[in-house]
Amino acid sequence: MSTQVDIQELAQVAPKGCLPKELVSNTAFLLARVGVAIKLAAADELEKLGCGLYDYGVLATLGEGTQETQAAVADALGLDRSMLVGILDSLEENGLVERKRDPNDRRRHTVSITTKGKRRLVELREVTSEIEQTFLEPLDERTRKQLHEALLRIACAYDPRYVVGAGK
Amino acid sequence: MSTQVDIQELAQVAPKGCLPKELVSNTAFLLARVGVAIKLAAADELEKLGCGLYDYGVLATLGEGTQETQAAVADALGLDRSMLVGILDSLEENGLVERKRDPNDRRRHTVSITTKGKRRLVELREVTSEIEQTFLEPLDERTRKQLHEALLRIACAYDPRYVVGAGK
DNA sequence: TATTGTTATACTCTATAACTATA
DNA sequence: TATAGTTATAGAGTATAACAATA
Repeated sequence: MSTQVDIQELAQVAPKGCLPKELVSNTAFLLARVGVAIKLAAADELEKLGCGLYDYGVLATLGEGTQETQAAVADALGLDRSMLVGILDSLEENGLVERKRDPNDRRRHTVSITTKGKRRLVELREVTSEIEQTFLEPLDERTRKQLHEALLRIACAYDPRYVVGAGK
Repeated sequence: MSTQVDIQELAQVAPKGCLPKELVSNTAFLLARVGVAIKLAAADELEKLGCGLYDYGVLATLGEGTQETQAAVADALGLDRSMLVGILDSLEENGLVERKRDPNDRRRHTVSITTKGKRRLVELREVTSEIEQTFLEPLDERTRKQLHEALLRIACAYDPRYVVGAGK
């Protein structure tokens, strides 16, 4: 039957373990797939160093900011405040972070990065840079910049927390 | 108290809920964030139609390919074969897909998309296109093409299943 | 013995809600 | 009453392993 033939011809064009063209041609699909792959890769690499996925983000936030309150850190990263507790617990256990009660409002904790935490931040920065390099390897410098700018625009459009970072 | 003042001044430079520049300047970080956001948005939209996240992918695979075996579909999409069972169960219950034993190898199931499934595929295609449009809205046509090409290169570099789709 | 599809299990991640201590 | 941090609970999602039928 002719149907059979058509189907087999198609099978040659689209080899067995191959994603449907329809999906691959959808930029949002690619974005989701690549994004999730990067997240998983990052989680793996960070775990090798005994770190959770968000440790780097938290340390980076504390490294740039002033003494922050837990709520401020959570909001900055888009994490629920309850999630931050466990992350800070482990960071504090490892001496990377300090929690102090705010004397002006004893409900609050002032969180700050320690010297040891800053050293760890440098390490994590290197690891995450390597992950970035690995994934961007197939792109030339110019294309990387275009990609970064496009992503930043997309991110800013649905989440204003990205906006300020655009400066540098 | 001066402490109070300092904090408020800083809050203007780096507004409260603002991501650290270090993270925003990392393309891999942006990629992961945007990618996950898209995945979540897609899951939401598809759920409104009573669909799981992978229903579209499975239907699209069946829509393009020949009669496929379950293993082939799973491999094409990068899903575990055990995960596909539940997905196909619900698709079959809704009459979107048919499973038949392969008479030549009775271990195998030949999966095919039904007429109703094809109609549903058209709907899901529209929904996912809308999601794509929403996220890409801040980009002009040229930038969108650059973005797509860059993502495709990245994806191909770590997963050969994307390669063939590059054609169109 | 190896493979296909299936089922069962367990584990990670995260979202939600309840709780405390302060305000 | 409301808020910051904490704790506890529950749910989604998925990875793993065991299983039955067939090769």
